Amino acid sequence: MNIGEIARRAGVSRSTVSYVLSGKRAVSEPTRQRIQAVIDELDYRPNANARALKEGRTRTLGLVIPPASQRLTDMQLGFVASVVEAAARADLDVLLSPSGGDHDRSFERIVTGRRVDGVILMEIRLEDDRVTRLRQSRLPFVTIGRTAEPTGTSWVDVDYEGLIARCVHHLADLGHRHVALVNRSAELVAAGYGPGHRALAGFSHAVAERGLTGVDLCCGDDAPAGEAAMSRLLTTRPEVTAVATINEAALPGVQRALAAEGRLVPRDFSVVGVAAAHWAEDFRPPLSAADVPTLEMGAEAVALLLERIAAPTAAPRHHLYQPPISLRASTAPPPPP
Amino acid sequence: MNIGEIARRAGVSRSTVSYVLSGKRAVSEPTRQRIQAVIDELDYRPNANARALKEGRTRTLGLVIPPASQRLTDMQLGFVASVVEAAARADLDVLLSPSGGDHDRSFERIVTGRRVDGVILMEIRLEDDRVTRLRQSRLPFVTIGRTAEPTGTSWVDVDYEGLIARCVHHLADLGHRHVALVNRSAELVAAGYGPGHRALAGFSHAVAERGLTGVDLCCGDDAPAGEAAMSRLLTTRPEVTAVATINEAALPGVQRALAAEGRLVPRDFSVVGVAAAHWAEDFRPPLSAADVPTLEMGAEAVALLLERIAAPTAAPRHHLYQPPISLRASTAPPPPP
DNA sequence: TTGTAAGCGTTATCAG
DNA sequence: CTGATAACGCTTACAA
Repeated sequence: MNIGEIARRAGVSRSTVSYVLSGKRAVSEPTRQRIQAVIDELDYRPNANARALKEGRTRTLGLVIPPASQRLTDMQLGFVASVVEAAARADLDVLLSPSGGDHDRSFERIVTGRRVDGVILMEIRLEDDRVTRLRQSRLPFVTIGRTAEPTGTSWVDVDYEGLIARCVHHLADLGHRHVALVNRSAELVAAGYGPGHRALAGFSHAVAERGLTGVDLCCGDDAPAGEAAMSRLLTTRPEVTAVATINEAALPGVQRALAAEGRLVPRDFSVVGVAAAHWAEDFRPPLSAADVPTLEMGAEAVALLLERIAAPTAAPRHHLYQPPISLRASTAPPPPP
Repeated sequence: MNIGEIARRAGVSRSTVSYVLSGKRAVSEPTRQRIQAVIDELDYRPNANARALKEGRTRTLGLVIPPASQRLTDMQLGFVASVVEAAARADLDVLLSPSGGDHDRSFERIVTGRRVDGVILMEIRLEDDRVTRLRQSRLPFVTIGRTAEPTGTSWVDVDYEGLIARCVHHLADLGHRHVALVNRSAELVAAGYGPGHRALAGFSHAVAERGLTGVDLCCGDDAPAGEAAMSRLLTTRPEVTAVATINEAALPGVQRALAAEGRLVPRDFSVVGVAAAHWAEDFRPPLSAADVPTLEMGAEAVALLLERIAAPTAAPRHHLYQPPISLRASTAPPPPP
């Protein structure tokens, strides 16, 4: 079923059919109706590839996600969902590419196959090969997260550095003197994962600024890792009275370790961090935390990408999110010594 | 950058370039090398759309996911990840379509836009418009989950009916006489969501077969809903000593409600069900449960789809998974009355 | 108001 | 062993 067939059945030329489809040229009402009737009858829709070939644009966005081998976190999933949703609202399709390493066939297909008008990249490292690759291609792209030197690219990111600093200040204000940072996994941090590094930087600065003692630890992205890390912390550093964290998936484990040691939150121990709302609300008591606005960020990433596609030479823009810390019930002054 | 440019620079015809790319025709070693050098230098890769147009196939699979508005469950996410991964292994790209209702533009684009060689559908209802729609198109498709009458389509699914029945039998064997089913949300069940209905059927049959009393309840897919449902159950039906569930996301809430009522698992109360391994392992004590093999199922869905694409007229196949119930530590005989 | 025809970047057939 | 050339299905000047 192609446009020629419709034209034949309606007794018109292909261009006329094309014009009733696009509305880019006036078509007399009778012919328009006749053609439309045929289209409806055969449920015809133009071949998207042929159209893309002719128009030079695909109406498709590429979304590069971390490989599935490591389970996606809730936050990553939130980004995927919101990007797809925002794209759908703009009548754009999304082509998914799971890719980690740099010799990635799927990623290369996306970049050089001209199947997409632009790309959104997630899980950005401070030094990121994929960003380098995309920069040297002419393909518009936007990153969720940012490299160490993001100038010249469009991005959205969460201000982990500022947020964690604010958490530490909040704890210091309450009187805590010994605080800890529960970071993401050691592998991630070693690989130069931005949020891990920036959270640590914010933590270190704030701790120094307030004259606290701070200990930072890496922790896998799941409850068992959180439990292990936390119980180790509680036994090796009993003086610590509060933690800040960016590792939401570890929270259930953190909770269990605290419970196992008989430390009541917030009476004996305070917890604060950045985490998706449902993790925070599932904590007992509800966790004071900055909620990462994944929905908004995904939509904004799409918007920025559409800008870049429309005006590739315009100055890139970015959006650094610093969501407020929702005070719930997990922080209090430290217990008397 | 196109094939003509490569041909020009290498001083050969476009067809020769095409043939060194595809290897479908012998090319003399010197010219091959010359052409390859130009290709490498310019990092040329053929335009996937043009190729798709010419070849009549897109090397792309469509994956229809539930709309992002409702957060995807871990299981759904597992399917998405495994499908994308399996497709990537076969050098196929995946086009995502978030679609719920039937007037869905994104879904229609996938079905009629000829941008994909086949489609994988998730979250199948017993009566599913999308399946109906795909059946009447000529597009090969595979469903993860199945309709009430799946004959004639290829699918993979989990045998919720059999699995929940086995759970009930297990509880009956231990001596439980009053058991409950914690199902998925009322909306989902009302919408004809297959697993909800099949789990209920399996539950009802097994309960009847063993002469037990059974109560079934719907429960939203999150911890707060689980907590609410469970504490209601414990107060209104104090005689119930065990639950079976297919609602993994409710488990943390179930746990909390049990703890709040002072019911110790498994001494006072048994819990069993079907849930992803990490949910089961996060339960305290670890939950006896059948683990849904999402990774395997996603890969199998892709394999079945490739079969259908290769041989559209061959008999459709399916694969009903009945993973074993991993006995962990959450079931025991009921407490003495 | 409509039709003709060129061309988007490929691949494959047919000659040479 | 290689080169023209005709499709694939569409859009869009340019003609009429």
